[in-house]
Amino acid sequence: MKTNRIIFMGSSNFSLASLKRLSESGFNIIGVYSREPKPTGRKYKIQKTVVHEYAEQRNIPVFTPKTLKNENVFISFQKLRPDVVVVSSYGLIIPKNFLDETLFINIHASLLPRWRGASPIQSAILNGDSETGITIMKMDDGLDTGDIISMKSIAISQEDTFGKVSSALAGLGADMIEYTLLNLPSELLKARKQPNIGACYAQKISKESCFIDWKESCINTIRRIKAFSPIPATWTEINGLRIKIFDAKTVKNDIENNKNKFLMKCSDGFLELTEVQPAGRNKMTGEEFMRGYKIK
RNA sequence: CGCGGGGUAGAGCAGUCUGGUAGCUCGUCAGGCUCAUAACCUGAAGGUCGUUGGUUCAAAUCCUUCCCCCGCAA
Repeated sequence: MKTNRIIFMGSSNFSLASLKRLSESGFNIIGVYSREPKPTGRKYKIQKTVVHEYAEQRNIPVFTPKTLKNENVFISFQKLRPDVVVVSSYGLIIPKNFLDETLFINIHASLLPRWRGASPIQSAILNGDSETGITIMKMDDGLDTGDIISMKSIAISQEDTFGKVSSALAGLGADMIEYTLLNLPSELLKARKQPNIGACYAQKISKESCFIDWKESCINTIRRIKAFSPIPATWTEINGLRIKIFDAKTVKNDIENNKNKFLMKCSDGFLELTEVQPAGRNKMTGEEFMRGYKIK
């Protein structure tokens, strides 16, 4: 099946892992779709997505339409004559005429139907789920409602951050999509309708959900910190200083033994912030922060 | 030219406004105290103050060139 004409659609680091795998395993990737480069970061420099960069490096044609709801975009897509399209956190809605054209397979980072939508990994951690995983599915025109081809789970521990879980899932997703494409006909036969029972939706990450106001419980605060670490990272403000929080852990209510630690009080106890970054500075440990900033 | 902070010992910072011997909290090393220690005491090593040029008797500090890091916003 390696000679099939494959199109890959993706934009994030998560999707890059799968594209890399397929490309380096010798699959015939005839084109990559990725979000258009846009001005971003300091000085508004035009920034291509990581997927875009990689595809160029491998000399794979890259397409970056603003939207797929456009006749010319559709026609140029048809001309590529893809046998299968692999989609992984692409960022654009794929219209029905595209879906009707050929087989679309999606790599989704949750155990569907749980956490359909845009931020499945963060939602799983935020919610305290003990496991999450990857679902490979045939896409239909609903939001992550397609028929399930295969699914694998991994455990989430209390220490896991978004970064860790995300890269573990990216690797698993790469394994699974590679296997799926290698065994395409028989894998497709396994496709089963996705149940609606147990379905829930991951809401978009908002500014407010990254702000820590210390009114929540320890457990919820720590989940929030981990769910958004290292990107986009939670933050708080102390004496007017804005501080990003990357990691934290619970401590016993024993201030004596935590003299040099960066402690913050939640509604039901104390948390030790172990990895932080003041505005304008580099990332540092909680102890380093206390040494230099002498707050409290 | 979107707005802003920063680069000083291995780490985190003060000192810069108002030029005049390089500091603090840690870490490291050595010694001491201790049954013992991440605790305590004593001492030591470790800096071309990001880079270029200038002003000055004298520059981390004032002016100038360039490089690098980061927060916001999008």
